[in-house]
Amino acid sequence: MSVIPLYSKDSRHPQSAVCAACEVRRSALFGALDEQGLERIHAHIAGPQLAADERIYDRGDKGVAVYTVRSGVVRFERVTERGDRRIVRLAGRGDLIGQEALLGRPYADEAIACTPLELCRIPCSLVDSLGEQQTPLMRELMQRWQSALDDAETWVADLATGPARRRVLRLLLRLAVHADADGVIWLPRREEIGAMLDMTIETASRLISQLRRDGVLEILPGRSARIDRQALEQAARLQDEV
Amino acid sequence: MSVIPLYSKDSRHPQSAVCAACEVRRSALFGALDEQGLERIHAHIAGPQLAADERIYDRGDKGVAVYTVRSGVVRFERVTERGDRRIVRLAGRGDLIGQEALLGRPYADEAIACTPLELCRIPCSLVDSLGEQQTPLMRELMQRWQSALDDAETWVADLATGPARRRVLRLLLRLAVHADADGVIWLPRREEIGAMLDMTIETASRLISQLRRDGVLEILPGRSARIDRQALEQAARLQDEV
DNA sequence: CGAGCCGTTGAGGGGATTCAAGCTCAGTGG
DNA sequence: CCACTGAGCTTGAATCCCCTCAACGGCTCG
Repeated sequence: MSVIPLYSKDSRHPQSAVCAACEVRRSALFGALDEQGLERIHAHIAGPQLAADERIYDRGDKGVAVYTVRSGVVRFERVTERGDRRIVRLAGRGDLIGQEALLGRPYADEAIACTPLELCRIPCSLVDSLGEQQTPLMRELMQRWQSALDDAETWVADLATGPARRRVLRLLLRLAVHADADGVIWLPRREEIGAMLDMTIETASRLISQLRRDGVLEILPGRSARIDRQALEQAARLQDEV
Repeated sequence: MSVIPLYSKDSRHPQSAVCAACEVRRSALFGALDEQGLERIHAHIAGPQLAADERIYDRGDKGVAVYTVRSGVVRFERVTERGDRRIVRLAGRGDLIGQEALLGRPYADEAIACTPLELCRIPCSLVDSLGEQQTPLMRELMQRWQSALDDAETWVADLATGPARRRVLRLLLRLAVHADADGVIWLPRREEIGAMLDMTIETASRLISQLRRDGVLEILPGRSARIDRQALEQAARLQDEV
């Protein structure tokens, strides 16, 4: 890999010295910028340091900045429907966190320092102005990337957490989103349910049968089923209580 | 939301008729394009239909196209270290799949049709030419989005699969990546391990203690530990056999 | 009609949770 | 100085949930 001097070293602004000394600069977000671009940037980047367990942002906060992790470990947390915390991902040195802010979206997770932390805080406006030439197509693409990421994290919090019955109910809720007009959903094979929810086909079968007996589900030919949405939602709510 | 006629209806190319009739066009990737852009596109987009269980692409395949799901459900699979399949995410109508191809990366997962499927196949070259104005910064951003997505999916396959001991070992392997020069890692609180791996603090404690007794781990003050990387890797390998 | 796949159900065992007690250690105040 | 306290960790015992192993029924297909 060719190594190009990415950051101007004799700049006037004090932050530029920090950037020049930054050990993650080769993998940093702005590694691709030229000298002129960097000049404009230094003035606006802050390098906050956090202690372990300090929050960087909360889920739902209006996103106004993205961060690069210069050292330490960050965890992303969500609160499950049942009310308990679930850590869905970690980020470490060189990782970018809070990208959703660039799309004008609120932060998708709580971000919390696991260890003492050194960050680079980059205001969204900075990236916006640098990326003014971004086409609608590029923007649309990034939206989709973020949606996929959000889906994957929701998967961890919803479908990989709690007892088997709860996971099955949450899977059905999710499949119900793609239901057709008659409330008919695609019902996976038992083996596929197992691969989604990390359980055996026997357990999947038992739980589906149980839900069928409870009237939540009516199994139709051709790997499909009609669901009683009300009963399903109630069963899920009941599962999450206590 | 304002609804603009996005697709030209009197175009000469037959695909344009399909695009004009496409029910997901409002949420489609190219929804943002103007009429002229669409004219150039139609000729190159295919609308393949797949039966349930057909593969769209394999993990590791060279990515040459992205796809929009027009109808049906797609599952993303990975094979765990232990050798079994794990479904890490689903995609449905309107979702874009295989974005990593746009970055010149191989596909990150196996993508398989769950139901009969209608897709739009969009060659990468098409997006590249439309997005020629993409800056290095934008490209870098998309790289990071994909990395985060990949992390989240790996989390499902690695840390949310299998018995507790296996999950703890895989977590330690992952933390070992961020180890300092002395092989010292950040060791989470038992409660944090629980939130990452979906287990109780007692189970986490028992397993960490067991690994300490086995010499895999030496617990140091200040939420850190020195790991015997060889022993750790062997323990993980052993866990994945049989 | 037998073979094979998929789903269902039962019995038994094992792994994780629950409940409970005791431990270390840092911080506090008498 | 040392008892007191509370947070975090460890360990034990009992329970329960899920896995394993097994048998069986319905269905498609050669």
